[in-house]
Amino acid sequence: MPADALAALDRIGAVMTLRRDERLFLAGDLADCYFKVLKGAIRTCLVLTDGRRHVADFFLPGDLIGLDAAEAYPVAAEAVVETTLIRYSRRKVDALAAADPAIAQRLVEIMRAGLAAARDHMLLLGHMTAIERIASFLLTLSDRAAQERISLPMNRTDIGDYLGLTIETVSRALSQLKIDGMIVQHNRHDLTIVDRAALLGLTRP
Amino acid sequence: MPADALAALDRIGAVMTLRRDERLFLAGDLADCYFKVLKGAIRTCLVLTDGRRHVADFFLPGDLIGLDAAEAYPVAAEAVVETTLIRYSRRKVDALAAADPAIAQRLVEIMRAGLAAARDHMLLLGHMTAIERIASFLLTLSDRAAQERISLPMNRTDIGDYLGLTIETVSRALSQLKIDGMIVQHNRHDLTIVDRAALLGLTRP
DNA sequence: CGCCCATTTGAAAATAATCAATGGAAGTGG
DNA sequence: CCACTTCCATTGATTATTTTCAAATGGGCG
Repeated sequence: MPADALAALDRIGAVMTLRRDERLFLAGDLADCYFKVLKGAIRTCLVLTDGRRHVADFFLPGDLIGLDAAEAYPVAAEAVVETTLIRYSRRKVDALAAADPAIAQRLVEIMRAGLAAARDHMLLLGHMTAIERIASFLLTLSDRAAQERISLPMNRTDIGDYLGLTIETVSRALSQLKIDGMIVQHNRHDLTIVDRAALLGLTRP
Repeated sequence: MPADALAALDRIGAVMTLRRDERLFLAGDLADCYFKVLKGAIRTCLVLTDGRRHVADFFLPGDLIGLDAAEAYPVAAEAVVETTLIRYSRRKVDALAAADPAIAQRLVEIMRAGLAAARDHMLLLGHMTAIERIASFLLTLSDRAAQERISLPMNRTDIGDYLGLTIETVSRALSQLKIDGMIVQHNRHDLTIVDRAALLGLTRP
């Protein structure tokens, strides 16, 4: 990651805070802002006609929200825990990007990374078993945090709706990983990976 | 869709043809070209360590291939049937985009559309049953073709690997839709939607 | 201390995968 | 032109995984 070309944006951004479960925007809202997570976590989700909920993505510190929106946000965004963000006017960002190719280039790079992440997630959802999905999810979080100890700010329902599993299956898979000695659970929201190689062995690609 | 800003690109492109199952590029190849499908169909896919294959996407006439690539193509691309494409030098495209904001803007729009399609597909893979996936897939193809008669250039294996199902399940779901009078099958690769409303009723969002 | 809610665990049911066999169309060669 | 072969698709029976339904556990907070 380059010593970020987007740092210039911060001067036009406003810091804001959301409480747990507070909503950032709804699906269909006019998409006139981008957001960057500073602290906490955001989930984007969609409620289906049958009442079930799909979690499209989690956004952790450093992540940009809203780059996929055309006119309107396609999904709702909510705080998983108390979260602080920077809000950028999309109009101003677009103006800066038009004036500075380095910024435009960086935004395209971030979109490409988003496409890559989406591809990986489609592979997970289409071809992995429950335990493989959980293993892959934990490894991704660990890589992001760059440590073996992981914080899971979201609850089991969020994880299930993200991985295409029920909360019971999520719970059972985590229990199995504990039994197999691959992870140690400290409490509901904290665990550490003790056998990364075994966990990696569960993932397919 | 705008009367396409990308038309300017065609002057720097070269037309090429691929036979059925011929390879356009491999995962890991240096990504120095973009491609546009003119006729036929391309699939991008990934072979997993356990030998299973994930089909990431299908590209039909009008679609651009390679926008998600950073340095290297992340997936392989192969012709589903005999296919003609235009190949663009990525270096030249990038130069044109740098010189003409309309082109750059259009490329960003296409990437956004890709992110939207990826989101829809993740919803399908994460939260839909077999018959719902097939119904959704057929409706998407029908919308693209802008008619009720659909051509399925790909075989059942391709469809299964794309929708996260086995070929048997794909076949059974199609049979069920036939029995329920929602589709009529002309042959292996051609069918028409006769009850679009019912098919739509099967999809969740 | 006791309640509440998220999580975990258990048993039954449902969905899709796997294993196995049949059917049928396209292409080949006599 | 027709029989043969091959490949792909369909259908059937069984198995496996995950969901659903149900109950119990346990930690945090008033």
